[in-house]
Amino acid sequence: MEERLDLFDELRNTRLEKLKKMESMGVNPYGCRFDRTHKAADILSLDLSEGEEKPRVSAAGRIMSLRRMGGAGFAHLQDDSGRIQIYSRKDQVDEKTFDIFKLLDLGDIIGVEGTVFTTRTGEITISIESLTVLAKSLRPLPIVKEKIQDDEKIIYDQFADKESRYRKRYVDLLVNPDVMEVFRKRSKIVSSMRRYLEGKGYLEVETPILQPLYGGAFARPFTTHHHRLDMTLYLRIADELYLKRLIVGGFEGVYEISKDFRNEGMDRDHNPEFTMMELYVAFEDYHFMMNLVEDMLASICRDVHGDLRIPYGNSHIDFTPPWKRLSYFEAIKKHTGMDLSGDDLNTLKKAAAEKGIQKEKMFTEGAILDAIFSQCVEPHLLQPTFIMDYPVEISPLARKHRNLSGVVERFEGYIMGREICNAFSELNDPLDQRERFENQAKLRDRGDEEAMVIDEDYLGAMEYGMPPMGGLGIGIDRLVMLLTDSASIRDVILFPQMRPEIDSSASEKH
RNA sequence: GAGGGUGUAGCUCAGCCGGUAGAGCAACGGCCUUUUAAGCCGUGGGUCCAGGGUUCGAUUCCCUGCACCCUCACCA
Repeated sequence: MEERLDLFDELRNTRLEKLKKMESMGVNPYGCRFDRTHKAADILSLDLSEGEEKPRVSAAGRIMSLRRMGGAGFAHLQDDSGRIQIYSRKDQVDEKTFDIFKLLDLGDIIGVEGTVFTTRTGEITISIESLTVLAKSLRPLPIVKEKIQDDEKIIYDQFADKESRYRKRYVDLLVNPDVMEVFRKRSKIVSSMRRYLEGKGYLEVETPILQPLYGGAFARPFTTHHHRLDMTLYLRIADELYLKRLIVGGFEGVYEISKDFRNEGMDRDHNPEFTMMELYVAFEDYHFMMNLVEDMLASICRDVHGDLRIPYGNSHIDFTPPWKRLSYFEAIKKHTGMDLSGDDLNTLKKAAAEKGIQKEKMFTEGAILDAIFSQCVEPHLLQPTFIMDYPVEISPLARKHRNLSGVVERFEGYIMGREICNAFSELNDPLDQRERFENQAKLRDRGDEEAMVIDEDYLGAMEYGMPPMGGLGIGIDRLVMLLTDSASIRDVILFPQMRPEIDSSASEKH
């Protein structure tokens, strides 16, 4: 944090001098509380019709523009509702107030009190009578300049460098209003989802993030160490196995919205920590979950956008239920012309080769099918679509299909070629589960680091009797990407994971 | 992990067939009492990502490293 100060010492020093001047005038440049009567947006919507007495207001915010001219000056104050212009005139305030006004910089946080009027150019403005400095800014903000012309917003010198924006999100939020909008929507999406689930009577719970054994998904975990217990702990990769234990315990509908951690690659769809919602409902199955997903996402979309058809990229997404439904093998057949259900390893290998698919880990039927599916089917699943009935090998926690062999009762929802949720009729047969875990153990022995580990406690819980249930997981970050038209997961995570900055000049100095 | 791209003033960028760099905005000084990407005049500001090499001389060419971006692979 200190390391780059010398690079802009000069800019900082001039601000420090202004700060000292303020102090010598008896002004504390770092105020305590400030009473506001209005936010910026409230003032802009005041009734300023003729004949009315000019309303008195107080407001506070950060100075985002500053135009001083001799004996008067204008500035814009930004708070979380928007911007309001303020005006100070030498002969309308006392000398000290005007002197303080002259010491202000872009980025300073101040509170003002005064009357509201409209300027000749028609902008609603506070004519200030008093001014309180709440925080002097010492570093220059990369403030964006914008001009409205023919209803088009022209932006000059936008703070656009993605790296700086992600590393200093607080600056990004201040100067790029669209960014704040994305995170407001994110918050709305999550609260809308909670409201929906709460409305159904499900219980929100919290299960361990630090786990002695991880499970519930295929992934490499993060590992940590507890000193007092002197044991290895893992950061969870999924909530699943703990939530299902709670259904064994007698809760009939539980969900959790929280972070999972996976020690894997990073790209525009993956951040090492990400937010999941998982829901388990006793006595239900995957058909129930499919209906719930359609209904819940429509409800969220309506809450956030007021519409079920929303723009995405050059296209749009239509969340109107019901979604298209198609089985896994039907989907492959539709997009490759090949019926691969029941094919053995060699046949599948040939089929993959025919489609030019070459992946690293194609040891099993499941892995090959998965490769074909990702490459040939997923990119076509643009509008909301459910893919149902997955091969059993790639779904070790899902119940075998009640009528079809070789597949499980599982579906994934796809939107814009991206998986948005994953759900099953959960496996509640402890003997079948043990067998599936053992198959995973074999894969692990063959070098698959992401295969599941056997969880004896979980198997034990199942042996007490686990009701049948429907289970669902929704990746919140990806849902937010869709609902905010964002191209990268980093655009919907406030502080995405970044490599630390290395500053060689700093390490020499300190 | 592979390939490509980018890294120059606080911000956005230009430039350099190799001779230690420029614009706009921001900053500082002056003029300006309803302005609005304010204006006009003037001034200052850069280990040109880091380290090494070639060279009389490197920000520019070469190598290595670092960070970020894009594509692919891996991964939900």
